[in-house]
Amino acid sequence: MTQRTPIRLTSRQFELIAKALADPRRMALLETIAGEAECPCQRLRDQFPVSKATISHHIKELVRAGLVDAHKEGQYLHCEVRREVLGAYTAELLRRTGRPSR
Amino acid sequence: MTQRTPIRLTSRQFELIAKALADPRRMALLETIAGEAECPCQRLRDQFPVSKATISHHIKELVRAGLVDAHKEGQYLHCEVRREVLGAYTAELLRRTGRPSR
DNA sequence: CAGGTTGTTAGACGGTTGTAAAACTATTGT
DNA sequence: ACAATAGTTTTACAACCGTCTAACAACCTG
Repeated sequence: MTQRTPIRLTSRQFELIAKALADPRRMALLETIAGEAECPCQRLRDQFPVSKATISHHIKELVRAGLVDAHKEGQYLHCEVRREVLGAYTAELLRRTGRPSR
Repeated sequence: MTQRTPIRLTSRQFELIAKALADPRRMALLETIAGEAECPCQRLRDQFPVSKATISHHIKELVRAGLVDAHKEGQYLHCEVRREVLGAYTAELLRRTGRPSR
């Protein structure tokens, strides 16, 4: 019961996701967010040698791509991976590079 | 009988692939290569408004990432998508962002 | 309210990268 | 051999992007 309706990505979102995943640090952040069920943003700062401004920027990109859902709760920011979007991205990637006999 | 042994990606290759997929033009090239069974490089030049130098560069990146196999036959360069690598990438991507209860 | 913590925004800097022009190699055809 | 075609490499340039510092806004606690 993880994913329900298969998500349809626009080309724009497909591009944003690909770019968001391209930076190793941002990918690592995404992995950390995925590792904890609800990840307070500050925990990220402990694990990566980057400024809070940089983390904020990366999270913004991840949200813009639709890969992460972030909502502020009090002074904390909770981030959550949207696995359906990741799934839609990989599916679309494989579809686009599928056999010519499609 | 498409894929046989599941490929194991190094972190380095994982990064190269992500970067290779990040540029929309390069992604489009990959799709075109995937569309034709064996794609002579020149056909790419007809379909994209970029110089041959640029195409050559993109192909080099795709090969470096392991996404494409290119071999020269006479004066033509034949490119082929390595779907097992694409599959390994998507699998690894999903694995890395999988449930914390992994 | 004062001070501390969390995250955002703006601006700047440096490195990376997509692109093209030009010169070059290699192959094919006349 | 000459010319044409296919692709590579080098160099240069503009745009993008990851990063930081600094200033800011919002929230919590004494």
